Amino acid sequence: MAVAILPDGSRKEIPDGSTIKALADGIGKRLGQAAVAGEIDGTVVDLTTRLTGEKQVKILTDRDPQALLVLRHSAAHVMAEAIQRIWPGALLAYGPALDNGFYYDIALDQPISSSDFARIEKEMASIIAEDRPFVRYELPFAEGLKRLEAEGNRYKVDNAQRAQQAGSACLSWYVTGEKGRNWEDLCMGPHIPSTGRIKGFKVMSVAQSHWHGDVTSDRFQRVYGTAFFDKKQLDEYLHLLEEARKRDHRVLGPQLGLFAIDDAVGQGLVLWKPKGAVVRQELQNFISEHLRRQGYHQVFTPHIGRLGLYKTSGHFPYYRESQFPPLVDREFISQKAAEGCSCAQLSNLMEAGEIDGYLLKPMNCPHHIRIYASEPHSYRDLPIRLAEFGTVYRWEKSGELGGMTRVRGFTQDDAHLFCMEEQVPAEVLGCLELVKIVLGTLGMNNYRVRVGLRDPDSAKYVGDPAQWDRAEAACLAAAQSLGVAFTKEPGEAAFYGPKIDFVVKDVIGREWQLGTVQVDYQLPQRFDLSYIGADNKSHRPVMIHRAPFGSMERVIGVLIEHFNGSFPLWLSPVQAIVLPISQKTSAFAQQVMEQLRAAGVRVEMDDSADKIGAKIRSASLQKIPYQLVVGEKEAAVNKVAVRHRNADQGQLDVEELLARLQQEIATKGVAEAVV
RNA sequence: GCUGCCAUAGCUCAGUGGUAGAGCGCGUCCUUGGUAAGGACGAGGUCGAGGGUUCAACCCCCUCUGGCAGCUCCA
Repeated sequence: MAVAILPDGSRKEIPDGSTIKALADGIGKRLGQAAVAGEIDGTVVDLTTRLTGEKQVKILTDRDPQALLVLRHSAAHVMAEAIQRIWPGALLAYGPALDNGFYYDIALDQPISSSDFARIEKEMASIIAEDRPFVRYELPFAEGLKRLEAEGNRYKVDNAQRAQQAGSACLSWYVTGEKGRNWEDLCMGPHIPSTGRIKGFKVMSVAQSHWHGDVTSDRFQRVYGTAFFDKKQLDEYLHLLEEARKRDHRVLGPQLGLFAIDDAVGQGLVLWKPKGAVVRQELQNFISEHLRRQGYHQVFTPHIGRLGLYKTSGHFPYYRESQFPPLVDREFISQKAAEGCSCAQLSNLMEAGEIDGYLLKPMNCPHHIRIYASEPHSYRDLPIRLAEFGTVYRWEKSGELGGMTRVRGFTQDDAHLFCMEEQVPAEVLGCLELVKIVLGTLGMNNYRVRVGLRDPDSAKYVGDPAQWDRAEAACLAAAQSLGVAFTKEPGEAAFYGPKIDFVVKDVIGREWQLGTVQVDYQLPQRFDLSYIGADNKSHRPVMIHRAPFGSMERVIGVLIEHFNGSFPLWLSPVQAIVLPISQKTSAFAQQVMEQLRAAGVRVEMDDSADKIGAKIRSASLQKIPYQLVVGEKEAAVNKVAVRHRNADQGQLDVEELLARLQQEIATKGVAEAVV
């Protein structure tokens, strides 16, 4: 007899060699029907897997997230079969399940386009309608490899060899139906019992990918799809995508007049329009206030610096690929021209950085370092915390650019802390607390923290191992005391020191890397920074780089989506709008507006010829939090009828309203309703 | 950067080898209306840029620029 220990701890004896399906049927008819796959000692397996000995067993139904992955992997097979029906020459490579669907990498000369999706879906539907079972069979490596080689699909041969290296016992195939008659694919499984379990599916997109993710290697067409146990879940998913699309900052930002990206200005360069500038300015004021409280000093530095500065810092030429090309000194060019230097030679000199010229700054640290170095320092001065909303420029590859979250010019809420090594733990902690306050104020409490540590086996990290140990310990201790979940990520440290990244999840579940805190021993050394210690000797300070938001562009892009454009009052570009019922009350409306404006509220007035319903509609579409309706009834008693985020608040005195607005602004209340 | 798709009015998009259309927005006028769209009229387009094929190109071909998706990359 075999023994299955079920998740509730109960033991179930069944004949040795029974399948999981039989076990499920034995527990209950409905469980047997609902069963999709099994889990033995934590490994997901087919329902046809046979049980021996004593094992922890779980029956997976369509409610289990792991079962959804199985379904999607099976859907990938169905899609691959459909594609091969249409294009018999298509070579399959690899087709895994994903969190939100699946894909299959396919080598096919003819491009698959979105106009082909309907055809693919039609073939898939017919395969699903046949409700064919997934049947596994196995072959020993030698025999299996021989067969794959004969079939001439080197990707599958490669997959098989990798399976062998990974220690698999044999090779397995899955037939969708009857062996020898139906479609099959080399696959480790597991799969759902039959194709009919796929009730909702859709081919989503197609894109290019590369074999083993190597750009220089063979190219595949990666066809993405998604699948669900239930058509309704598919519809919900598609609806969610639609919602996400609607709150996309690239759509909402221009719609709300926050920013524009203009081809004439350049790819990845953001134009902040007046309303977007308000949001940014408010955020910067908010950070500045905390900087003052934490003993920072704000500085300003130029957008460019001499090339030599970045050679010292190591940014040039090491990172020249991701920098704008240098601005070459005019006289240097003339002199080289006089010497008979060709364009190609000049270009080579530029690549090598062997020119006199300037660089658009890719980072603020060298400038801040030169501020530090501009005067001698005593240990009594430390830590010195220099902060700047510093604009940097990076030559992101054109394919990487997108909206405000990936741009070529952006402003970091940057700061560099110069301290003694023993001050590192306290300073790192202070930085983390700042990030926590900043994110918490915006209601972004759903984040995780990654502590990037060095990979002890890698040579890319510079500096003294003992120093690394202390810095890593400080980062870990600080992360721990923060009281939020964090993960250690060996190999993710910067080459100059460990770092702590904040990855924020927005309201629709997408993750964004925002804030970062990095410990750096390297730059102080490169720039030969020093301070005079209590022992009257020269010592090397440690630097900490930190940016709670990372970049103003990215954080505001994320915030637009997080709030769906309905910013909390303190950030709203227009906080209130006065809506006169008719022009009879426009004088009173004007007076209300002026009164609020004089008190510092960002208020406007809709004096158009529209009726009140249309005025409310357009104010609502602009997501203006307070709509102040004034008609003859209000004018008579010197009040306004208040709508707050489309909820009627009744009539209020202007003074009462003002007090309420000021209170809400001062407390930086997060919008309670995301409309 | 690579691959695929895309580019028509301020926005969202129709459309045809014989030099263009809708809705929204915008302007003017009428209406002065009470909580998410009152009505009429009107203006607005080198059909992304450059080249080619053609009697004729917004449409077909090539190049470029830009956008989207993905791959790869992100100090």
